[in-house]
Amino acid sequence: MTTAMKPHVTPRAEETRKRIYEAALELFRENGFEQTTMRDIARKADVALGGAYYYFSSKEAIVLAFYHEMQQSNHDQILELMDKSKKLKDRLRTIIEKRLELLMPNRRFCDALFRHAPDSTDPLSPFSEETHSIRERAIQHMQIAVEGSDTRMPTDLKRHLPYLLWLYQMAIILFWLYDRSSGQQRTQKLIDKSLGLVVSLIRISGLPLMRPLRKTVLELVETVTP
Amino acid sequence: MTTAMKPHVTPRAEETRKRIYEAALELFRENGFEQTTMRDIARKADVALGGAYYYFSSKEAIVLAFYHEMQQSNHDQILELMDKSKKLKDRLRTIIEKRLELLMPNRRFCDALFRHAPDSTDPLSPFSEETHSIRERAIQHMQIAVEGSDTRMPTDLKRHLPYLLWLYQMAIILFWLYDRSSGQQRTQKLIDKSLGLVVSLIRISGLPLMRPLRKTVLELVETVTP
DNA sequence: TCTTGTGTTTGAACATGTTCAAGGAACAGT
DNA sequence: ACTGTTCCTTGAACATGTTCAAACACAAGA
Repeated sequence: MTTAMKPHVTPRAEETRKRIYEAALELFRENGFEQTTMRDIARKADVALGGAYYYFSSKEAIVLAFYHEMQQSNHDQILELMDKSKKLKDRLRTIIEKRLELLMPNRRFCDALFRHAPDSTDPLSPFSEETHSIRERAIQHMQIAVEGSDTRMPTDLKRHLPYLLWLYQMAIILFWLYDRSSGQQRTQKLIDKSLGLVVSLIRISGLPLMRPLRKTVLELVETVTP
Repeated sequence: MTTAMKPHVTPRAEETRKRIYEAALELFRENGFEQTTMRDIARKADVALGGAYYYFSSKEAIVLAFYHEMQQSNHDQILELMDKSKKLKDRLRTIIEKRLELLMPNRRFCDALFRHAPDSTDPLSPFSEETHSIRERAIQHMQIAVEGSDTRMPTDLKRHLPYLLWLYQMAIILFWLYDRSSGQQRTQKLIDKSLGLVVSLIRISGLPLMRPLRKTVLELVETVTP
């Protein structure tokens, strides 16, 4: 007897799952998250309504799967691109633009990711348990960007920087979601201008004059970080 | 014939509206927004299901009404309290703590306010059309806090400060919603520490040395502000 | 081939936000 | 008192996310 309870997923099932997943994403992209019904998805994927729920515990779970997949496909790409430049600004820009590039075709529905309650039980909250691994990896990217850069900075700041930069990235994504300007030019401007500012601040923070202020900020960060 | 179409609201109707409103808030407070059904509300208010929709176009509209009412009741109180001190820090603390105090009993459901799509059509988004007047008034409070304070600051910053402080306040509220610590002590710490920092930054920004940085930040703010 | 168990699929049923056509109540003008 | 208008109330009906018991498919063992 096998003590392990392997889920025994048949190839056929995997195919069905994929059919549902892709039908869903296509519909989400076309009509947005809200406008797409589970019945639409099931019909397009050629399964009964209940079928969709066999593979995805909820409508949101499909978005979560996309979120995971995106982070996965992003990872190797990021590692590669990090070799292009040692400048922190370039590295941050790469990470942020790569992320937006992946989100771009899905702009219609990835707002669903931000639409959720400040509730640890809500699977789609960017701070929830379910998105933990995604979040950790995104922070890890920032860590890599920082570690490998030639920008000098105080060690006490360095420790918190990956998390802070992740927050910075999240803020940009949030702005991008709200951005109604054509081609999201305003987001582009925001990135251009804020990147310089962020890097400047990191540089300046090393000045002896800035030490007290830096300490205060970091103390604040520590009370706020879980 | 009366050319004007006055809405002709009977007193009885106003009473029914209030009954629904209060039943809803009570249930929201007790069970949260999601857990409360419109049928629950209607039953508690002793009207038919459709009745609730005669007065409130949606479940969320009830929360919006609360939001409006809160801002209203807040206004005079704030104006009064602004006379207590001329120090910017005191004034900001007053506004923020008063706001949290009003939200506190409704913590279970005011997360609904933040749970909404970055979509100008979404009535509950803090940036939407429907919440415009609320937002404007909140920003106005910050303006009053700034104008009447004895803290000196550059005029170019002063112009944007109310909006920036409003964002600051929103960030604190968001943190508070996420804050699972008992009695939301972490939020209290955040306020204590960040207030000092904010005021310090405003002061420092006036130093000649800071001029370029300040200009950069304000330029950024202007591209980001609609 | 028949049986059995496991993995997959189905569609009816349910809960809940929302809409709406119909009915009732109050009141003004006749 | 009758009539019409306007405001208010009702509950059935609908759309859609979700659940679930039953049916089905298929492979392994008899």
